[in-house]
Amino acid sequence: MAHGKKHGKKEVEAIAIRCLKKADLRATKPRLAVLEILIGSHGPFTMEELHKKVEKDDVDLVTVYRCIASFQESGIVGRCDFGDGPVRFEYRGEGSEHHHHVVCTKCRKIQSFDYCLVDGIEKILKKEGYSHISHSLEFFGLCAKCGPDEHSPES
Amino acid sequence: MAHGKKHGKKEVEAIAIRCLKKADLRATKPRLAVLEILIGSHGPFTMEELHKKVEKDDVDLVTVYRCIASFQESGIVGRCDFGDGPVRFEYRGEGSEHHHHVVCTKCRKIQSFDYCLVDGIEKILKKEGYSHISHSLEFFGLCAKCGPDEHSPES
DNA sequence: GTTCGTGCAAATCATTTGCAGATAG
DNA sequence: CTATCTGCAAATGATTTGCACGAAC
Repeated sequence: MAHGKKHGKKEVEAIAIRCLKKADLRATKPRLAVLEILIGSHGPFTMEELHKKVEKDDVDLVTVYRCIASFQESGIVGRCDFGDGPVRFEYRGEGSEHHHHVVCTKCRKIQSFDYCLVDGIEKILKKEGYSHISHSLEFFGLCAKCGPDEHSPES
Repeated sequence: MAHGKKHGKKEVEAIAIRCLKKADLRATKPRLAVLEILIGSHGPFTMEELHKKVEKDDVDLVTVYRCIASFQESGIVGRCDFGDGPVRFEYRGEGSEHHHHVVCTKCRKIQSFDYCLVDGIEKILKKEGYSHISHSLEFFGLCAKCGPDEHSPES
C-alpha cells in the first residue's frame, strides 16, 4: 500500500531541483542530499536517520535541521509524530501520494496506507489482523481571523 | 463544538478516583491533582501548563511527567502533537467524547471538533473561514504479528 | 509491612542560536 | 558581489533516570 513509484537517481535529482526552485530555495549540496533521500527512499525519517545518510557528504546535523525547517515551510516535507522518540519527516512534494500510517504499538513497525476515511480504515486494519486500534487526527489551517495570506502552502 | 459537559468539583474527584482504580493505579495526591485538572478543564495541556496548575499542591514537574506517563499507558489521556512547541495531553477516559482539533497555523488557536470524517471536516472548516487547510492522521495498533495481548487499552 | 510513588538533583536527548567563513545565483 | 547557507561550538528546552524517603493499600 502507498508505494512511492521508484525513481531513477537522475530523475530524483531533477525532482529535487524543481522542488527547490519552486520553493525559492537555493539548490545547495546539503539540501539536495537531504531532499534526494526523502524523495528516493521510503520514510518517514528522523533527523538523526537523515543525518546518518548524508554525513558521508559532510553535511552537519544542524544543517539537516535547517534544511528540514525550510522544507517544512515550503510544504515539501510533512511532519509525523508517532508518539515514541523523535519526530519524523516525509516527502510530500511533487509526485508524492497522500497517505497515512499505521504504527504498531508494540514493534513500532510503520506501514503506509492509501485510504483516507477513518472508520473505513479501522475496519480494514482489523481485517488485516490489527487490534487495539486507535488513531490521531489533527487539522491545521489559517483561521478566519488570521485570514488567507502568504503562510503555509496548502489549500 | 465538542464541549465537555461541565462537572462539579466532587463529581470530578469521583471520576478521577474511578479512573485510577480501573487502571490499577494508586490514588495519590499528585495523581488526583493532575487528573482532576484534565477531567475538569478544557485541554489539551502541556506538561508545563499542568505543572503550573498543580505546583501550589507541591507537585513536582517530574511527577507530572510520571503521572502522565502512567495515564497514557492506561489510556486515560491521549497525546496531541500540534507541531509547535511541546506535546500536549488531554483526557480520554470515562465520559470524554471522541473529537479532534483544528489548530490555526498562525495564531495557534486550538478548537475542538466533534466530526470525524476527513473530507467532510475540511469542507466544514472552509465554510467556517479556514484556509490553507491540511491535516495529519495516524493510526496505532497491535499488528497481527505482535498479536492481541495486555498492551494498549483500546479496541 | 511491602510495594509503589514522589521529590530533588543530575543526566541525557532533541532542538535552536550565534557567528564567521563559504557558496549559489 | 551580495544575500543566503553552512559548519562548528555552545545554549536552551524537553524529557528521563537514580536514589533515598514517604505514602497507599
